[in-house]
Amino acid sequence: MDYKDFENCGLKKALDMLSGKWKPMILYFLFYQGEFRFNDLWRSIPRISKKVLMEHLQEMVGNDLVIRREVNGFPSEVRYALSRKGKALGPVLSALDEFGNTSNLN
Amino acid sequence: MDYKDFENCGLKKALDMLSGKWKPMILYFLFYQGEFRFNDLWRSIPRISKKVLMEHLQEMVGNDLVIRREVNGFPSEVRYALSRKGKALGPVLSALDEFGNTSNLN
DNA sequence: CAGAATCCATTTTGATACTG
DNA sequence: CAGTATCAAAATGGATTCTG
Repeated sequence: MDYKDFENCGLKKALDMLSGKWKPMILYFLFYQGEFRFNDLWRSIPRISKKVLMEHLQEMVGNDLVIRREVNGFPSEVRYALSRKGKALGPVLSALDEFGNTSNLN
Repeated sequence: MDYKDFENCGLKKALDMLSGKWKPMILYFLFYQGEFRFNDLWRSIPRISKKVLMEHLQEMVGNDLVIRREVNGFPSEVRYALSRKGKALGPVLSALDEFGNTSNLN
């Protein structure tokens, strides 16, 4: 693995898409819980600020990991769910979860 | 997934162990290239500062992901390699790499 | 060579109040 | 309800210098 690899490898691209304190948690949550409205999602994730949740969601929508679906009405309703691409990360996150759960036993 | 899960789940533990700009790259590198001396590793990873590489390695040694092996002599020689636990992350990182390489094609 | 110590710049996150 | 704006606080990373 040389210089070029570090800059252009898939791992870097993937990590860039996942950069953000809560992104993997959000993805994992959506993977298991399905579609969620913004505020419900916000309440489901302790400690996260609305601002950061919003930023993370927008970036993930931009990376095609998450789909934003707007339901017309008042009060406004917006739902977020994983895209096909986002769902592809499910197994990876699951593997990480498993790793974190069992690695202390080694 | 409720409050408790977010704070104590394996995913969070795993992410904590991987927190640090270059840690996944370092692990991936060691996974494929095997044992490395500190300075060789440093030269192999463009842009990283010695300080940060040192910090990351020490944290990963503390998390039993990496093994530090000291070879007596002068100039001093220290070699870093993945532990069994660290090697367990190889497939996960590989999956992320694959994801990053192909996700733009979807 | 491996590593520690400073100091500083930048990034990231969080709290809060506000809008249509 | 979803989303924005502002500002402060914290975490992280980088450059440089120094040592046994």
